[in-house]
Amino acid sequence: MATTTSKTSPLAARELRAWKGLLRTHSLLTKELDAELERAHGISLSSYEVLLHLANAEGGRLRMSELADSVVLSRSGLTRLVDRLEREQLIERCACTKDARGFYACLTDIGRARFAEAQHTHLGGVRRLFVERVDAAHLDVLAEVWERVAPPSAAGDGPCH
Amino acid sequence: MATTTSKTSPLAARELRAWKGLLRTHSLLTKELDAELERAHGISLSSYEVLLHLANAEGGRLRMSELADSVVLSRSGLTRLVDRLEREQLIERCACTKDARGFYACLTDIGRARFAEAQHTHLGGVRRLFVERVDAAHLDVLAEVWERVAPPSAAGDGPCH
DNA sequence: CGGATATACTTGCGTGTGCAACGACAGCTC
DNA sequence: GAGCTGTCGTTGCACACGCAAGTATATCCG
Repeated sequence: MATTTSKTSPLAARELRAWKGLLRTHSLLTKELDAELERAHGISLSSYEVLLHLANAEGGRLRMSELADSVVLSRSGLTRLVDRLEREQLIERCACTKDARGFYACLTDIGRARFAEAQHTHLGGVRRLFVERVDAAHLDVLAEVWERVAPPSAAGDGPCH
Repeated sequence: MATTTSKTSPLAARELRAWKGLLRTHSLLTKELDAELERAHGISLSSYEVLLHLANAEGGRLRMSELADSVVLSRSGLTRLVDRLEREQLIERCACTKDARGFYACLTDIGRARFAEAQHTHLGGVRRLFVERVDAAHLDVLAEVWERVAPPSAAGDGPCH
């Protein structure tokens, strides 16, 4: 019987393929997409994600903490990333009048323009490397799987540090 | 008309869910699995993967370059990781008689024992966090998707499985 | 008000990583 | 065998990251 495994035996072949493939695919795709963004626009995938969230946010600005929660990054990691983006004038820190402890990360005009260019590259890459190679029905299966394995905004699901 | 998108428009909702979910799931799972291994056995997920490949290899040893290709790691990254594992006496470098340039990374008895313990933890984690939450049929879909997106033979996946 | 506690970042430090340059050796050609 | 070229693995360097500690401000409560 290859369909089930006990609690201590090795994983069955199908389980192993599903798991290893996830690791391999993630590594390959993020590496390639990151390299494309770096080549074409001089920004990393992490930077892109920050710009993305800011571009979608009301007024093109977000509190540092909101941003850190949106991106897969620790608080200190975000501080440093925002430092770099500020140095490149893609975003700037703006004092928060409501709460003197906090800052807004604000998209600059330069940042918005750079993001628009980068988005074109990035979406093209995601489509070419991922979306186009997967049946529509399978995309829905993937969404369902992710929903069960790592639900998006469930309160207790992990990277809350 | 949410089923298709042009080459330049944003991704459709299903595409976005499938893609973002992949990123989120990978991040969550590797972080958690890494933390479990670290807590229970004092080794990282990268270390675990090196020990895994060595344990599955003929004679418990592998050339540095074979190892680097098996693991998602650069050549220099592997050099440093092997340094650390050697310091912990989990593996050791053995000269290669056939080719004086190269080394074998050899699993020690300590390393084999530690791996056996860690494997128990790791497989349990993969099952608990991933396999058990996904239907068997969906696991097969995943395997098929990975096959189309990132076929194993193209990148260096292990000779092991 | 005033002190205790909580929150929003930032910074110091250690770690892990890739790239490029390097020395050592193998394999081929003449 | 001498020289060229390619491969194996290591090292110098810079960078990105997380954790824990630090600073500044907010909030709560007596």
